[in-house]
Amino acid sequence: MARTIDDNKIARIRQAALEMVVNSGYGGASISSIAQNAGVAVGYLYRFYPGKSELVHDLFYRTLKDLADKLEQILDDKHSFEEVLESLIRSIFEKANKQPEQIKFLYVLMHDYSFRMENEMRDRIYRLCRLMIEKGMKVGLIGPEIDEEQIFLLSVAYPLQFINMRMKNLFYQSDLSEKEIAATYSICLKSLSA
Amino acid sequence: MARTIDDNKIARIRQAALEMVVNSGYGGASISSIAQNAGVAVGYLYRFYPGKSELVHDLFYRTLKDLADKLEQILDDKHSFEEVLESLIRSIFEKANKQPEQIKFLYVLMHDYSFRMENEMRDRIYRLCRLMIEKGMKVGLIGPEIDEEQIFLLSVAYPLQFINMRMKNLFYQSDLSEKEIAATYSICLKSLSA
Amino acid sequence: MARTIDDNKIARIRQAALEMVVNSGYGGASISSIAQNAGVAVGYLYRFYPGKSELVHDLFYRTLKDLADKLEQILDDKHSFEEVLESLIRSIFEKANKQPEQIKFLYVLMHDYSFRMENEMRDRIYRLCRLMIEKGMKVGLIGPEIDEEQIFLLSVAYPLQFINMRMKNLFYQSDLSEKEIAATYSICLKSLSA
Amino acid sequence: MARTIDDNKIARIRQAALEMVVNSGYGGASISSIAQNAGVAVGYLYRFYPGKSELVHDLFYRTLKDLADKLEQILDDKHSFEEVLESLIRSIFEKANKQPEQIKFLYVLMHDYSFRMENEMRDRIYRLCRLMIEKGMKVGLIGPEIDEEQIFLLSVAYPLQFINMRMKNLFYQSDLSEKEIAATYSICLKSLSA
DNA sequence: GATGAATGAGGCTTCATTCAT
DNA sequence: AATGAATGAAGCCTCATTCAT
Repeated sequence: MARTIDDNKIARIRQAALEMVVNSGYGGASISSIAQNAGVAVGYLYRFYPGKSELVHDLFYRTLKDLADKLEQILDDKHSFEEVLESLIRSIFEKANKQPEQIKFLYVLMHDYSFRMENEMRDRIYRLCRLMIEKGMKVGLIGPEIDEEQIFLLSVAYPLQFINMRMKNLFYQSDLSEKEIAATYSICLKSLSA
Repeated sequence: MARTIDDNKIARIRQAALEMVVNSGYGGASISSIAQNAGVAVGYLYRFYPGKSELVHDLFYRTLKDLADKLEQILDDKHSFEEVLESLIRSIFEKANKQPEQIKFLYVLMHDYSFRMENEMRDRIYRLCRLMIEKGMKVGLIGPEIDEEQIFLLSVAYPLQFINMRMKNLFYQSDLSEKEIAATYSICLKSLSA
Repeated sequence: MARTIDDNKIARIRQAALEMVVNSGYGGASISSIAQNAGVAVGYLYRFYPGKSELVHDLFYRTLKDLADKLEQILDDKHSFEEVLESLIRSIFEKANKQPEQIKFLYVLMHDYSFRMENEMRDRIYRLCRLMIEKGMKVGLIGPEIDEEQIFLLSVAYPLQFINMRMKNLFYQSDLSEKEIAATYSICLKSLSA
Repeated sequence: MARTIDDNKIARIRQAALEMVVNSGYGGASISSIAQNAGVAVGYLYRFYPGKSELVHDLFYRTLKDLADKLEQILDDKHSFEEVLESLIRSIFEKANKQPEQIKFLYVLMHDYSFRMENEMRDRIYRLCRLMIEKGMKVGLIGPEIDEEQIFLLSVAYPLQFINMRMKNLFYQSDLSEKEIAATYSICLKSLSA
């Protein structure tokens, strides 16, 4: 009888929040600017989230979950360690080209001391890194000193760093094409090798 | 004499600002809390900086300059590429152990889309990376595909990532001792190698 | 049939509003919480009242009218002044035991400078007090200096005060039984006596 | 060196808050209206109180304390029960003539279910009522059935009721002069008498 | 008739900045 | 020179009210 809820609107709120946090930081992303960019009233946002903090934390969680889901799927689908690594890096680059805000957002919040990932998510990612290590060890592509931390840093954090450095146009380049995927993969593989 | 007192105060302001930004984020670092922690009056702070933004940007600049100075000095002092790389990584780890706030501060702001380094600084760092590459190429320790970007990412950003991951205690470890320096150096070297 | 359902709903709205105002104050009684407690939609409420203020004012009016009706009925039924006074006090106590919200509501709004009773109601209550005085004077139970104001204060406001002080448990007691009715009646009678 | 704090301003804030609460209720007394009436900036208010609630509770406490102090002083100064009762009632009337807002404020909040007096204050007032009873009992002016509650209701709450009824001009009168003091005293004394 | 999604004015509070002392 | 009292814009959030369905 009443208007039905507009799924579009909540999606727009999330997208606007993502963009504002990336461009202005958490503090600079005001609720009113998010609402304005999303084209909704300020109050509407509070039907879905009890506050700004919860909104951004939820976005952080969703973005991390997307990443973990992707990695899990890759580990399921791909058989060789090299395929897994290449697919992971490729999927991160592809997302960076298709949805750059999501990658920027992940990058920004992962490096913020106020946003820690929840234990459950951390453990999940830890386990997925463990699986990668096992895959790599079996075929001797990974040195015995590599642990979960380093897998994460090199196969996830390093590509993110690279991509964002390009997006920030730090050193005069901004391409994110096959050439960059190959270079990143090569560096990552070398760094992990025995 | 009056000069000395002032130098002290402004140094205290900078230290307090650094700590507040690291511990509470840019938004949470209020001018009044910075002044209080520094033991100066709010108004005093405004004699040196036109506003909060300029204060933090100046700190960011100074921290980057410290890093660049260090790298420059290492490039002057050390002759082999391996020595340079090892010294750089070691100096970052040492600073992390002695002045963790500075390392955290650098880490946090380097990854913030609202804080970009000035062109002059960027060019200086670019040139220093260029010098490292040349040193490495000459002795064949660096592959031909490695550019300034990757040098920066692997010899500076990667150690920072590693250190802060430990400081955040992401994967249940927090040590930053010789063992970690060696492992970081090893990974970095492998990733750059031809 | 439709009429019956509506009567039910509007009655539930009124009851919910009463309770919310008593328990959370006028400001804390939000329209949506009233609607929720009444089990109706927010919009439904606006079919009967143009706004929150009108709803609460109407409740205030109705509660006062109940009191006036009761007093009028007592004046009709009872012959002696003492009977009238006793019955009035007793009926207030009984309502406090059966429907404490109504008594609390009356108490709260009667003492609020933003809620004044309408002139018509004021005049009606004034006339009823006049009748009580006349009844009391005739048998010499009321002193010549007693006017309508004092009758109202002592036979209505004082019992309300007493009851609510007990309900607030101000001085460690909360009983509202025969003993309290008798004591209140006694005090009231003494205070009015010649 | 900096401006010295302006005691006048905080007094004006308190007075403005008192008036706003009386005239518009707690909810209607907005911080901005209080600040405006006091002639200070909104933020200035927060130098003295952490929030609106604390401001109003403090005013409530101060007003109750004034009353208790006055009663205590009267009990010290005056010897006979009659003198005490008369002085108390007179002092309430005098305050009503000189500072009507304070009396209205006390009246409004004493009857609000959200504002309860603190235990310490309650106990103090309880003890003072106890002292009055003892004074009255000794000379047989108070009936044996009178307890602290009734003393409070009749010697404090009743005069407040009377005064505020006049101030609201409920029954067409608004005088608060000697005649009214005498009538109130007479009624109060009769109601307590053995 | 009924619903509840959607709005936005307005409330509380914070804090960067100014300036009288 | 140095202080910190004072300001008020701007942020977060609530909720009375409207209106599409």
